Amino acid sequence: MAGSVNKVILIGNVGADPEIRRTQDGRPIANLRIATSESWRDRNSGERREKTEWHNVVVFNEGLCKVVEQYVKKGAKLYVEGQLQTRKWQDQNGNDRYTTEVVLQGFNSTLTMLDGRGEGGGERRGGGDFGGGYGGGAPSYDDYGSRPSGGSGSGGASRSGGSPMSRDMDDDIPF
Amino acid sequence: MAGSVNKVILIGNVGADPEIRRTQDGRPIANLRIATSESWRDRNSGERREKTEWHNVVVFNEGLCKVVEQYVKKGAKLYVEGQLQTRKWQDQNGNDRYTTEVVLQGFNSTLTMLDGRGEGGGERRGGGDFGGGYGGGAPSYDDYGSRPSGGSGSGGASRSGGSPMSRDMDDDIPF
Amino acid sequence: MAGSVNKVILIGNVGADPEIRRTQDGRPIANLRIATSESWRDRNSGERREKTEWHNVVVFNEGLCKVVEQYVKKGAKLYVEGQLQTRKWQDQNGNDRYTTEVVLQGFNSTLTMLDGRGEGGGERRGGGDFGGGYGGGAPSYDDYGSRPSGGSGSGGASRSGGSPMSRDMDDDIPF
Amino acid sequence: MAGSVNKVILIGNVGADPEIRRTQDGRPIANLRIATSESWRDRNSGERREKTEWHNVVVFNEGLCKVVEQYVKKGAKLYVEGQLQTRKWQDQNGNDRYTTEVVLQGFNSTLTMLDGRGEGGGERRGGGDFGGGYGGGAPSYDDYGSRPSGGSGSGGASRSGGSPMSRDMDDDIPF
DNA sequence: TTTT
DNA sequence: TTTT
Repeated sequence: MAGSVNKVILIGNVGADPEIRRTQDGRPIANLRIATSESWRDRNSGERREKTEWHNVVVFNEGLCKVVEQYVKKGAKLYVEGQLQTRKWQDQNGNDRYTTEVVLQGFNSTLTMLDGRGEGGGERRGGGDFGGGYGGGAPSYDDYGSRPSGGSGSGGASRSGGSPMSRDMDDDIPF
Repeated sequence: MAGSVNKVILIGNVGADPEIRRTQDGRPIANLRIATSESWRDRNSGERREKTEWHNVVVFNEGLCKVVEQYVKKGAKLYVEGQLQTRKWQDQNGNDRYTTEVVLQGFNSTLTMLDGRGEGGGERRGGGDFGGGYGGGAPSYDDYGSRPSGGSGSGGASRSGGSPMSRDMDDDIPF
Repeated sequence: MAGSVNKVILIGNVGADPEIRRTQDGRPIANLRIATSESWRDRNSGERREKTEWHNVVVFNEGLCKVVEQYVKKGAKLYVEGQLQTRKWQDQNGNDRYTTEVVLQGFNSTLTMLDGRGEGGGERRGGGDFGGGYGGGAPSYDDYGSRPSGGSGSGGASRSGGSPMSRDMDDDIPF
Repeated sequence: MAGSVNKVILIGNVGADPEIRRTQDGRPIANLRIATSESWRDRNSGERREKTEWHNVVVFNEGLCKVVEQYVKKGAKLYVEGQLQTRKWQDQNGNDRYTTEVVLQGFNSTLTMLDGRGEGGGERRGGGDFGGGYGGGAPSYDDYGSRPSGGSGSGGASRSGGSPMSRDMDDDIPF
């Protein structure tokens, strides 16, 4: 359909250490449970009330899976941006069942750590802002967001899935 | 900074046919003026009032520039997703001036046509959902969103900037 | 939980005329099915592929329900902004089942018509931008977005759930 | 314009203690400077590079201003959701100048504290999720998000700007 | 099952 | 001017 948008934005806490599985051909898939919650004061009783919502988040993006594997632990506060997806499955009685998940896959998915916990230090210390944009054969995570060497086509797939760059950092663009 | 998000989402109409310029090394840059507007009924007078806001949108993403060039005309209704960026410049008197723009560049930028106007038909009929995710040396627009041939690394830069794909289309992933 | 965000943004088409039900105390509830879809070119076959995702959208907000009732028809293109919510229910065998919906309720929900179809004409012709922000005892839809008469507290519930107003329309605010 | 959206979402750190001013009729206005930043590894040099973007955020919403006044300090990490707005002013030479700001006003604005710093303790300890939805004559912040006593119209301005409430907390709604 |  |  032309002109369609399917976007979920969550900020919440991870309920348990993530599970990482692998497909038969080796691609990682991370599953996260993220809690969001809101509270308000009840007008009648005057009591504070709170409701927590749990979200199933599935990370297909290979670069983001690495981040999840290395840095995301139970309790971590995350920003995630993905898509809603409902998949159909059969329970043991053969009845159709549906599960709706927040899927991080492809160019418009993001996962960002919002606290310092669960970060392993090392090269990519800082948790940071891990954007998606590449899949199976994409550049390794270390290449993520690096810039092309100059000319428009010179970098091969460079800047594929690259980090948004600032205009004034692009000193070869005259305005 | 770890844990940072800078996102702008606009749905509005294009005020004039876009200008497309090129950098010295040939990369396209599209400039759009997009109007958003809101209306409400004035409590006192009971009159309907309306206020229009104009936004400067700059498209660095090469694939999205092609879309702009071919399909976006004055009056088109667009969904754009980009980042806020303020750049500094000097006016003729040498005074510092600042201009804030919505920049579409990099993996997390999107431009989607929400009406049929301005679309040229042809191969990519339908306007469609044009996501970013690639830059200078990225795959051509025609490759956008295509899938890798199979193995995780076999496709080179394949799926770079690729379209989010559905879980159940990935038939080689067993759940 | 402090610091939590739960937001869904969809642009898609309504699959069928909405159902409007009423609670025992008269509050309306609208149910919508919205389709989003994305397409891409398969790298292997070169074929264009498309996947459609269907979303259950539930509108509790009274003002938005009126809009749905009057203007939203099968096929309409909508922008909706709401929250993810999963509710538990029992099937006929007494087994727990879960359904995830996009809920429009409360201040941060929005429903905007993106095409002209399904609009009934009349006073509020234009489809327009219908924001939430009020619930049970809120001002009627006709009051939506109207401005207070002046002093900060003078308007009672005025501006509750009001439309965002422009700074320069607030002529009594000196900068 | 029918069908318009103007939304900015930022997660970043506050650069300085906020300034709170008041209009002549007593309404508060808070000004914040928020930094967002992104980093990437330069493909050529291999160096890590970073760019920070500074945003002017203006809070008109009275409830959110109270939150800013009490809890937001230099260095705090915030989630803000507002609108882009450009206002025109004259410099000392009488030349037109334009400043673009992120405005939090009206029902669709949000400010949420994402860390514990700068919180003053007390009743509303926790920073929390402070939604907008009310303006000049809105209920006091303490009423924010409280629920109506029952019948649809019984609460006066109750639930104006109220918190989104969960379906299953609404026990008088039969599904 | 998180968090405040 | 923040943050990592």
